Amino acid sequence: MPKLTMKDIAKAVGVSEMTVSRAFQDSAGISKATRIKVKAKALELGYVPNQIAGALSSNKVNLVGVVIPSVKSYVFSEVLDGISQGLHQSNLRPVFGLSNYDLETEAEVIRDMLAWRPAGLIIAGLEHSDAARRMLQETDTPIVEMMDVDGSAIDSCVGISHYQAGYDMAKAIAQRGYRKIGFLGTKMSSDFRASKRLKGFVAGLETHNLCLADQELYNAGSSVQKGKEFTRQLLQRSPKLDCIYCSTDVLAVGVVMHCLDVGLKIPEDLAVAGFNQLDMAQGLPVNLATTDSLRYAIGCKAAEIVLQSHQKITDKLLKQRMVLETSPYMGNSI
Amino acid sequence: MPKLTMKDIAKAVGVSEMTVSRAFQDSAGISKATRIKVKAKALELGYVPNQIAGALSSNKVNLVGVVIPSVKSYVFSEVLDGISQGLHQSNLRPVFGLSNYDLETEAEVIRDMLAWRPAGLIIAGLEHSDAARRMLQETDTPIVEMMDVDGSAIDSCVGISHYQAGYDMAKAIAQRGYRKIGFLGTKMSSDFRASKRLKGFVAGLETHNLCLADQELYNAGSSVQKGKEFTRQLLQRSPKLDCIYCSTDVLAVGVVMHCLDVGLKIPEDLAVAGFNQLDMAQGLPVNLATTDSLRYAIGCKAAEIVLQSHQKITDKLLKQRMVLETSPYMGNSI
DNA sequence: TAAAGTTACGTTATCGCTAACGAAAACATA
DNA sequence: TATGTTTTCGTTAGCGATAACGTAACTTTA
Repeated sequence: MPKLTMKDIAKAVGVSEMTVSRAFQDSAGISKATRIKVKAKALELGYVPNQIAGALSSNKVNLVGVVIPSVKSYVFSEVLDGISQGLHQSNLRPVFGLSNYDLETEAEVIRDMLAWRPAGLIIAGLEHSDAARRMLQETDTPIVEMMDVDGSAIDSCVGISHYQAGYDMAKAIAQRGYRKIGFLGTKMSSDFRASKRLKGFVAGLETHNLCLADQELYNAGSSVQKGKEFTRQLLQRSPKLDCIYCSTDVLAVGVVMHCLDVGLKIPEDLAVAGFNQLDMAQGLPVNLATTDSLRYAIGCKAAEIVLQSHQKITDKLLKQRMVLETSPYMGNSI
Repeated sequence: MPKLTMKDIAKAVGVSEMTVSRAFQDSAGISKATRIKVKAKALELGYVPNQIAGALSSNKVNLVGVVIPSVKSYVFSEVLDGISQGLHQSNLRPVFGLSNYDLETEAEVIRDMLAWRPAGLIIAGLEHSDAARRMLQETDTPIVEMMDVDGSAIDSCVGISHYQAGYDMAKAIAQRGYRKIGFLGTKMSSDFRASKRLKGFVAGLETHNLCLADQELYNAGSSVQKGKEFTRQLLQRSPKLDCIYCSTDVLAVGVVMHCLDVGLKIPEDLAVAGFNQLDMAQGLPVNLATTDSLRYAIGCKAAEIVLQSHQKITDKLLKQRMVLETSPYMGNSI
């Protein structure tokens, strides 16, 4: 297959390469007639402009790097969706990379992405390896750290305070009169946001002179099954718990399932709260208490910030800090 | 920030640009000593090679385009995970684009991706617009159509037969003695695989002289909530149904939730079957009958195929057709 | 209708890197 | 020591597009 280039189209139409270029860029300085002629011929021959050459020449890349820990989690897929939607109107395209909750991997992925000189880079979280941080500081592509705002951002950032989310939920739970409160979570060492929620939760309990009665921290993926399994263990060890706060709704659904199995009434026998406000938790026999993590909105906003800094190349210092507000939703599981 | 180029590094180390290039490519023809010297200096100055220029020059791009309908669905995120894992060892990076179950959008995304001359293109499904099909046929980048094998592939393809999956489930259900069987699904017009399953399901019923007693087809996203809602409608209309087959586990979980609400026993009062074998359906009070859609495996295989054709540029005709086997898992919800 | 302005297009020179080739240096062999 | 062989590195020439500038053609205005 002889790869077509602009020269081929130019020759076929009888114009210069520059004119073909102008036709495709929808830029000014070309008559409507020739633009149509060029595009028609290109379509006929099946020509697709080579972005690589274009990007090198114009120093403009229409890719936006997105680095997230995982895509299996029901959380990040919605963030991706938000980013994708936010970028949809523009001509920017997302490139995704997974860090697997590992900062070394994250640094590699960031390096790989920066090598493409993307129009922007969106990263989950504020915690990065030194190497990654250095790269991010030295580049001049706009960086957006998203999901979290508890810490200092390299450039722009958009998200919610996970510490505050934990804190608020603790207060809400304490106010309802629960006293023997447990926590169920996974990967607390590598999931910085979950760990901030727990920290905030403990702090919130303290304001009511309470402390965590027990906690079950395991180290594998979140799943309903695991949630169920570890709820059993937690309750076996601490049968008097009257409330369990989970690091994510997925686990909270597991708690609910355990209760269904053994005939515990929610919230009379055991109250449950989760985090994220996931779709999958809607439709349960109980209406799960949770906090909306605003995943979709955060994705949209992150995309918007990239778009903005992509348009105004002039004033480079539009470093934004956007804190989205969220608060506990109590449902009837508490 | 003065963007660094190879020339800068070359000058700083006192070698030619070509040597710097060799140092970064890990290619032969350079001494270990100079390679180290170059890399050290690059690290010190914070130089990141420009992939765009490299790609243009070498005509090699380390990007793999991935086009899927949606990322919110619990299905495709695992496919992405598989692709990401399958690519992880290589230096190839996935670029994702969403078609939103719309063939026009898909064509646009495909065009955009081909413009980057990727090392491969992985697309969900065998159905494409004429424009898309033409582009895919004329390009010489390896194409992998995944998820589905019921139809003819442009290049390689890997997936399961959804028609067969529906057919097999129908037979399994009929053999258990169910006679008033309903179907619950969404977006049947744009989700070609779901519609193939339904077609196969009906065909399977016919071999037992059965037909669909009723069906509820709505047109929005799949969610447990919706599943619950439309189960109610379906049962209100056809109270005598003894079994419901759903286009996805998500809806099937909704059926289960409805049964919990109104006190229907599964499978005595109503049997339920889904599709996909999603994690979120594990841990329910009943063990859901379903068919594993092998999402992760398909993603891995698709990545592998791309990798293979990326390595051997010589024999171009390694068009593969890979049909993965799956069969109904009956759990105890049937 | 000539001067001035506007529009449409072509020419030239990169963008940053790498394939291909060739020369010099290092090493081995006779 | 003279002659191959291998290793290491530099030179040259693009890859396919676009920015910047220049020029011819076409409009407008007085």
